Amino acid sequence: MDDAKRDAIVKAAGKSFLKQGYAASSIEQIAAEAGVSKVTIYNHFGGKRVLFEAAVDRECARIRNLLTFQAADDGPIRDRLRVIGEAMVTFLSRPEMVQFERRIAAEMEQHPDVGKAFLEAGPYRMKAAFSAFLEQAVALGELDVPNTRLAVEQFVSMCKGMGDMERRLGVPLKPKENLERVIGAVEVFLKAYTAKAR
Amino acid sequence: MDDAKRDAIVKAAGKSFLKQGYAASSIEQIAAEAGVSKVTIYNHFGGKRVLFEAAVDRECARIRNLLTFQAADDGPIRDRLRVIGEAMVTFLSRPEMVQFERRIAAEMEQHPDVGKAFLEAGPYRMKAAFSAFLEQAVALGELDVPNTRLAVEQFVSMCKGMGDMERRLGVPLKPKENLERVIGAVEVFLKAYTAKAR
DNA sequence: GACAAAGTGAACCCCTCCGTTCAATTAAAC
DNA sequence: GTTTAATTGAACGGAGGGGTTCACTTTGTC
Repeated sequence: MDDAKRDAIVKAAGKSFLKQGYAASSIEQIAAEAGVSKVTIYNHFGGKRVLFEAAVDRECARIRNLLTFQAADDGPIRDRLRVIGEAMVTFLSRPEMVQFERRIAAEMEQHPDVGKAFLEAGPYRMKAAFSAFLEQAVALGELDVPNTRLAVEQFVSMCKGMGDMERRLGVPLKPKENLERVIGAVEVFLKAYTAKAR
Repeated sequence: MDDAKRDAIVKAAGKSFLKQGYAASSIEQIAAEAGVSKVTIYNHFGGKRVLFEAAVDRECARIRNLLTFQAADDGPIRDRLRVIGEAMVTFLSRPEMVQFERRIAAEMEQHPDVGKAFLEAGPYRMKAAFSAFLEQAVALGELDVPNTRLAVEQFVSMCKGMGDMERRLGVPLKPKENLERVIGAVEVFLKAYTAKAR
């Protein structure tokens, strides 16, 4: 019972903070949505700040759980790259994800920790996972990548293109463009990094 | 006198809105910083919303003026790409720019117009300018780019890499990494799009 | 059933802030 | 010098919201 309520509170808080931002969110409204008294919130958490950080933590944990990186091990490298790219773009284009990134960036100045927390939970984990994938392909002799760190960023960035920014700025999602970007990214990436046959 | 005051108000408003966000900015504080009475603001602009939009317009106009795209016409394509890439990344890494993007994205939900206004003033103009550059290089036979729109996004995105996001999330700027990204982007781009000698 | 812990609703204090009103002041125009 | 307009400071109303207190109720435990 204790835990269920606490969870409901943090969940409602996350929803509100992400949708309306920190300043525009009110504790009373969060309490109402969580089906809980305002006092209960102040008993569990000390104040608005603490609640906000708890909500961010929760959302980061959700991201960590959702972001599983299961790259197919077989098939041509071209297909594998494409599958990964598509999964990535789809994941990042989800409205909740876009909104989360928006809010974290906006709230970062007042709460400097949240930016780093988000980076660690999302982008950096994704980067590490894709790095491992690349290094495996290099070990298998499929790719010739001199600078893995750089190549990872290049592939991911090309897949995102301007879509990322557009989404963040309110332009509606166009799945066709996303797909086109991934396909294009794979082609460019392979032209630059395919291992030369010897 | 009228115009000077109006300008001071919009300037102070822009500063405050960008730094603290819409909700957290107060008219009185803006008035104080502009060296103007609160009533004067309400006489010039009707209310907070109008002032906000005026401030956004002003900042967009500033971007339009600053964003001049003077690509060198001579020298190897590799050097020209690098110069453009560096200029772009430098421009985008400026703290004011990062902050502006942050805020616009955050405030977009409550004020849907500002997102589009920003896109038109900044990213889309840059995209168009770089498109023209690419098409010129194609016409000169230096590059072979099947899809200009896509290639533009690819180059720009590679130059930005994850730096963009890191900046937005509070990670301090590392000029070395930015430079490395640009150089890497140029190499990959050229490997993919250099015109084959016939 | 009795007791303790947690939760609830309502009221309260205090602060910030938007937007307005108004008399007093300044500056400009004639 | 008088009139007209803009500006100012100060005060006010009203709303919203953070955080606290307290008496009351629910829930769970022994």
